[in-house]
Amino acid sequence: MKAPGKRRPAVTLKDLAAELGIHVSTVSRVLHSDTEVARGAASKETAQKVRDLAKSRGYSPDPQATSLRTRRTRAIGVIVPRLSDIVLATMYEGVEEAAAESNHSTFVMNSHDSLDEQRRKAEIMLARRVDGLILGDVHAGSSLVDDLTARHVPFVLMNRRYPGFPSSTCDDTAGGRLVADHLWSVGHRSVAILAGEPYASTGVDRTAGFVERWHELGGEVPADRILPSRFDTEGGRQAGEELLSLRGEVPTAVFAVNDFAAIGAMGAFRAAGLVVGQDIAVVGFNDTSLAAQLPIPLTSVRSPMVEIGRAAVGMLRRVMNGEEVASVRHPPELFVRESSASAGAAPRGAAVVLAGSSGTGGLQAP
Amino acid sequence: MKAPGKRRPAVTLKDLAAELGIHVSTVSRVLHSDTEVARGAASKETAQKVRDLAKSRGYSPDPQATSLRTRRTRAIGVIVPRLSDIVLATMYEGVEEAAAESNHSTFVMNSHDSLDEQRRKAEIMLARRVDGLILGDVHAGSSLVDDLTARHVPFVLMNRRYPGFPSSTCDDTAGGRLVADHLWSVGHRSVAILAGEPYASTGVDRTAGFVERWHELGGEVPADRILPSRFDTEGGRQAGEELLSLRGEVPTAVFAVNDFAAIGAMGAFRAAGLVVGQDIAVVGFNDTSLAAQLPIPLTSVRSPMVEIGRAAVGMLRRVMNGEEVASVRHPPELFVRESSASAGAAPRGAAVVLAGSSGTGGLQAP
DNA sequence: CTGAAAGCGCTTACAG
DNA sequence: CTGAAAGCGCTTACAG
Repeated sequence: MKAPGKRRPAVTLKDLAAELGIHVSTVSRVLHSDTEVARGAASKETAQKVRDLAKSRGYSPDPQATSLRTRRTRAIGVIVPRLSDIVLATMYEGVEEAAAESNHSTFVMNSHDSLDEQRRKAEIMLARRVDGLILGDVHAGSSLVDDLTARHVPFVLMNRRYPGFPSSTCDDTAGGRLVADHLWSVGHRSVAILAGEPYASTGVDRTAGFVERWHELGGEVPADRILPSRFDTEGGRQAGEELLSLRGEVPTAVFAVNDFAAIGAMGAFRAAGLVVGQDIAVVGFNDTSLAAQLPIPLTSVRSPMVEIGRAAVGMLRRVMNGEEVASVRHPPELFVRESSASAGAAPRGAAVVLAGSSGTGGLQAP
Repeated sequence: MKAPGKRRPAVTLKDLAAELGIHVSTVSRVLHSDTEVARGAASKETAQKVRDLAKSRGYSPDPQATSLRTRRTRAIGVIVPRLSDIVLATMYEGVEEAAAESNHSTFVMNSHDSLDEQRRKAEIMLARRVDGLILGDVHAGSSLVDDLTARHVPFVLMNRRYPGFPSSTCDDTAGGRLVADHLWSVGHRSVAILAGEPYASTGVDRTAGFVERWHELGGEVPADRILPSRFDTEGGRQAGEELLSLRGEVPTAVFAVNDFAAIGAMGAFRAAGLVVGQDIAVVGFNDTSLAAQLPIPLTSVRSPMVEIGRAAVGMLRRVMNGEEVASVRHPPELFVRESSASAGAAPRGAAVVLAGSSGTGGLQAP
């Protein structure tokens, strides 16, 4: 536990130049010519000597100095609602990977889904002079995207979309439709939706996709059976309890727009004496690592979280490059498991149609 | 989706100086004198004018230029096994908060608990010239800590400890003891431990604390009932299955050293026809937000994750300051819930002693 | 109280 | 092929 001594200052271009008896600009030129021959930068021999020395001395350019000169930091700011949400954390893993591959660093901050914090964190990132921003927490109607645009800050959206701005998201509408197809085919006719926060396109689109498809199939979803809910387990439990307290029959199936809310709802149902997967079907969204491992494995729509993060970086790079980019909606996949494999009121073993699902790793209805 | 125009260059000290007709060094001096009176930096009047202008122009110093000059980046590197582990993500929230409060930025990277990646990520951080490192993924016996020390890189450990180096962790030994006290008092005598990865002090200490206390109470834990396990749900399920496949009686209680493994184990037990909380007790660790909301609420030891992260930053700042710092072990708290509220073989309603637990928010045995 | 200079480590157009 | 200079935006000891 002793205090550290002074850190040895890093090797500089000047050090290398001095040791070779050449000018610092020559060293710089060589180190920037990626071709082995160093066309135009220096003679083949000089170039080789420079490269060898840089390697043996463990030279790494000072990024602050480089940034000061080039006016680019090769840093990306990422803002998410909260990293302790496994969905965002996983997307961030994709961001980190892709950013590292293109030699960019990333700052991440939590906004806790507060408009104030979003703005504050964005300002902190900008004060750090990041080259661009990835926003994973955009709210419907937020003015932040317009402000950033007016200031010509390069940014892309991730996780949630916002019409008119480039985003990398799951095709949440398609995901909602998959769930509708599944529940309908298993025999459910009375359903409810724990719809998430109204400001998040994820919940809104998943709900809309479900309702749209449900109607196509001939079903209906009463307005009071679409309940807003927070995205965490506690929020799911509350919404689940609220649902049970409504007058009228308890629905036979519930679609929660994310896994955590689904887990919370399962807890509420169980507390009320209902057996999930038997008395009431529950479907989640995202297929987080937990879903398949729960005591009662949870049917869920898998969204390609890592890929969504990776794509966001690719898009941002193009935006930073001045290109126009289109939004991408990554296709989801349904994984049917015990929590919804049969319909309480419907005959067990009803045909299960996994619309659009590969079913890999999923569990068919028994 | 139109491409962004050029970003307006940020306001510089030079801009401010020019507008006021004074020298840039005066502006700099004023902006660095935190006292209102700007003692020695400039006249009261000049100081006021500078401050007003800086504010109205939205001046924020260029961190790259500042770093180049001061040779400090005010950036901290954080390396964790994976951010999609809610425990580490939550610790990181504490890190982010505390870092922001002291005007530091943080880079986070995932090492996936690979020695190679730990080293690679640390080098990336160092190449970025971070002022210090927080390692959340140290492995027992890893040489990285020694290498960093030899290079005089300021760092502290978080989450896992390593004797001889400053760390901010949960008092995992005490946590293990709490679990032993609880299970014993409820009447269990035959137990097993899903002990986690052998390279992680968390699992090792929790296991050791449990065993130690169990022995004090007069119990014994057969060596083959201490199973290594991965920290995710899948790992917990595997270890749970392995446990069930052992010859001899199935234990009446299982202590999994983290919640995710506990959840996986619960799945395995349930698949084998055992009712958790009735046929077999399960206890987890960390009391993640899921634990209380699970279909069968999970008894767990709460570790103060945010506080562990915050403390790590405080310690690192002192290390960077050349001070000696001692490790801190944050006290845990036990929350008893349905998964372990009674002992299968023991009489229901046996006295529950919550050693060291406030019990707040916890569920007593029914 | 304020200015002027030096310099952090780099890149890049310009000479020669 | 290589050197020399300028300059990115800041801080800081030094004059005056």
